[in-house]
Amino acid sequence: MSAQAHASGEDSPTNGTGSALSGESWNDITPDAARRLVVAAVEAFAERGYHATTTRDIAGRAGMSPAALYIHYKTKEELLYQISKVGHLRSLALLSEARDAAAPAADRLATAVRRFVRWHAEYHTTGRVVQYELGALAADHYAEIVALRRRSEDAIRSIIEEGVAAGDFDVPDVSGTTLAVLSLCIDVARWFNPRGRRTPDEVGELYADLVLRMVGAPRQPARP
Amino acid sequence: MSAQAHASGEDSPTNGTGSALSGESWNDITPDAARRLVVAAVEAFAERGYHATTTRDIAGRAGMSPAALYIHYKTKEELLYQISKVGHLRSLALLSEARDAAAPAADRLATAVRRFVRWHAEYHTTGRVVQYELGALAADHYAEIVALRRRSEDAIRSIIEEGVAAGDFDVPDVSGTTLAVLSLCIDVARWFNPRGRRTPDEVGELYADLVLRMVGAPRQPARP
DNA sequence: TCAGTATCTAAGCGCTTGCTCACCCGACGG
DNA sequence: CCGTCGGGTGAGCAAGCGCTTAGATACTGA
Repeated sequence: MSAQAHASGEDSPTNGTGSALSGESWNDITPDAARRLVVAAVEAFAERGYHATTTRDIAGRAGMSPAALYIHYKTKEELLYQISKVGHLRSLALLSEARDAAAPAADRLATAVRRFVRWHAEYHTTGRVVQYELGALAADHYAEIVALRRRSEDAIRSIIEEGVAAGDFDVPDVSGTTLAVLSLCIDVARWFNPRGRRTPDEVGELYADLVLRMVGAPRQPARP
Repeated sequence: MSAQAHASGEDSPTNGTGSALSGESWNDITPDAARRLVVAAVEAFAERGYHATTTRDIAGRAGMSPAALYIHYKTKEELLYQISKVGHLRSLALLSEARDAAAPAADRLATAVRRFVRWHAEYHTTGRVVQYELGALAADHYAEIVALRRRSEDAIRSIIEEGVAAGDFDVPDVSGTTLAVLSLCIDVARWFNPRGRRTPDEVGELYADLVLRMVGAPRQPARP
C-alpha cells in the first residue's frame, strides 16, 4: 500500500478556519466544571448509550454531586445536544474544507476521507455519541442536527460529482456512492478500538485508498 | 407492517442448509404469544433502543399485559438475546453459504455482499437491533454473540484471501479490507429507509459492485 | 365431572430515575 | 466587616422502571 510516511505537514491545504489545530474541541467551554461535565458525558454516553447513562453517573465522573449538573445544563438532553452539535460542526468543517481545496477531485476526496476517518478513530467516543445517539435528541434539536448532516453529505457528493464531470471518476450511481462513502467512514466510530492493531492514521490511509477504488479513480497518484 | 412476501427464489446458488427460504425468521417461535413478543420487541428496540424501551411498551405492542411477558421470557435481556442470536445465526449462515459455493471468489464475494446487504435493508429493524444493541447483552450472552461475529468475519476474510491467492483480487491489506467490507454492509441497517428511493435489491446490487471495486476485481462479470 | 395445566391479568413492591429545593461556602468590591 | 453572588451540596420528590404475586379463565385428558 501507499507509504504512510507523510510528515506532519501532510495536509491542511486550507486552514482558513483555524480549526485544524484543535484536538478534542471541548477546550473553549467555560467554566471548567461545565467542560468536565461534557467530557464525562461523552465518555458515559459512548460506553453505555444515552438512555443507559444516569445523571448521577455523569456528575460522578466529573467529580461533583448530581445536583451540580443542573447549574450548567438544564437537562441531560441538553448535554447530548451540545456534544452532538459541536461534533457535527466539526465534521462539516472538515469535509467542507476538503471540498473547497484547490486540487483535483481525487486528491480532495482522499483528503476528506482521510481526515474524516481519522477524526472518527481518534475521537471514537465522541464519534459514537455524535453518530449513534441522534435518536435521543428532542425534536427541534434533532431537526437542526439533521440539517447539518445533510450539508456534510452534500460536501462529499459535490466532490464526487466534480470528479465525474472532470472524467476522473467512474461512478454509475453518484448519490448511492455518496451514501456508501459516508456510511463507511461513519461506521469507523463503532468498531475502532484504540488498543487494536491500527492507528487512526493507518485507518485513514486505508480508507482513502478504498474510497478511491470505489469511485474508480486511477490508482493513487504519487504524493509529494 | 413488514410485508414478508419476498419472492424467495431469486438467487440461492447453494441451498444446502435449507435456510434460504425463511424471510423474517420468527415464524418457528411458539407459542404465538412468544412470537408476537419478539416481533414487538424488535420494533421497539429498533425504534428507541434497548434501554429506552420498557417492558410495558413491548407487552402493549404485543397486545397483552406487562406481566404476560414474563411467562415467555425470564427477563427483558433474554428477549434481546433471542433476537440477537437468531439474527447473528442468520447472518453467519448467509455468509458461510456464499463462501462455500463452487464459484470464483469474485462471484462469491458479490453474492455474499448482495445477500448480506439485502437482508440488512429488508429487515433493517432486526438488523438495527442485532448490530447496534449488542452492548446491552449480559456478559455471557455477549461473549457468545461475539464468537458468532468472529466467524462471520472469517467467512468474508476467507473469500478475499482466496481471491488474492487466485490472482483475482488486488488487496494490499486483507484484514483491513475485510473489516471495511463488513462495516459497510452492516451500516446499511442504520441508514436504510424503506420509504427511501432504493429497494433492498438495488442497494445490494450497488454494494456488490462497490465491494468488487474495493478488492480490485476486474469489472463485474455479466450475471445470468 | 373435575383436577391439572397453560395462559393471562390487576395490583403493586422495591428501587432508580431525572430533576428540584433549601441551604452552604469562599472570593471580592465597597 | 459585610452583602452578594457564582458555584456547590444533601436530601428528597414524583414518576417510572423491571419484575412478582395472587388469582381468574379457558382448555385438556381421565
